[in-house]
Amino acid sequence: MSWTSERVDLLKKLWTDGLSASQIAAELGGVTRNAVIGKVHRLGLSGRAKAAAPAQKPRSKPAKGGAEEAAQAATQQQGGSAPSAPQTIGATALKVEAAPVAAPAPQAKPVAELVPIAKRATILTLTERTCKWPIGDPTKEDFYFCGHPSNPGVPYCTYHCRIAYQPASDRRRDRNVANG
DNA sequence: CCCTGATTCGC
DNA sequence: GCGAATCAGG
Repeated sequence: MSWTSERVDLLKKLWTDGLSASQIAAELGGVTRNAVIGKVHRLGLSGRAKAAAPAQKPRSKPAKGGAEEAAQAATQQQGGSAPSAPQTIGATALKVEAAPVAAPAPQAKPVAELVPIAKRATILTLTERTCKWPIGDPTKEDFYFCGHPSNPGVPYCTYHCRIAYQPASDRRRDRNVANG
């Protein structure tokens, strides 16, 4: 993937909107957050909300040992022509958007209060390790995803995994156990 | 641990 | 110019 003018425009827009580099990378696809940050710097867009750049220590060389060279070699092979990157954010999000909406909306209700606003996820901020439990009406504006941390590859946080993967009877029993 | 942006430097 | 590796921090 190269930085076409379209992609640069989108980068500028999203960066200005305050999205994080990793979020922008996921949105663009085919680039890492490092690439995004590097581009942001080259474009001179950095220092979004920072007033002053407090002159960090110049690192002459991060060298540590021979292992580093091997790591770099491997890196370059990967970068050569491997679009098989894990950038499946969009697909994953869309999938889960359709699935659980039908069933669990009522049970998610009390959870809304448990999810701090800052942690709430939009479809753009979901990653492989954020909880994709939908909260609210997907047709309304206040719809969002749980966004709590989840294990990599697991669509929900532990709390929502319980709801999603246990039969209703088990859940009821669990509550009784917890209460008594 | 998760994440964030910043920097260096080989390519 | 690009971006992985790394640093520094929340």
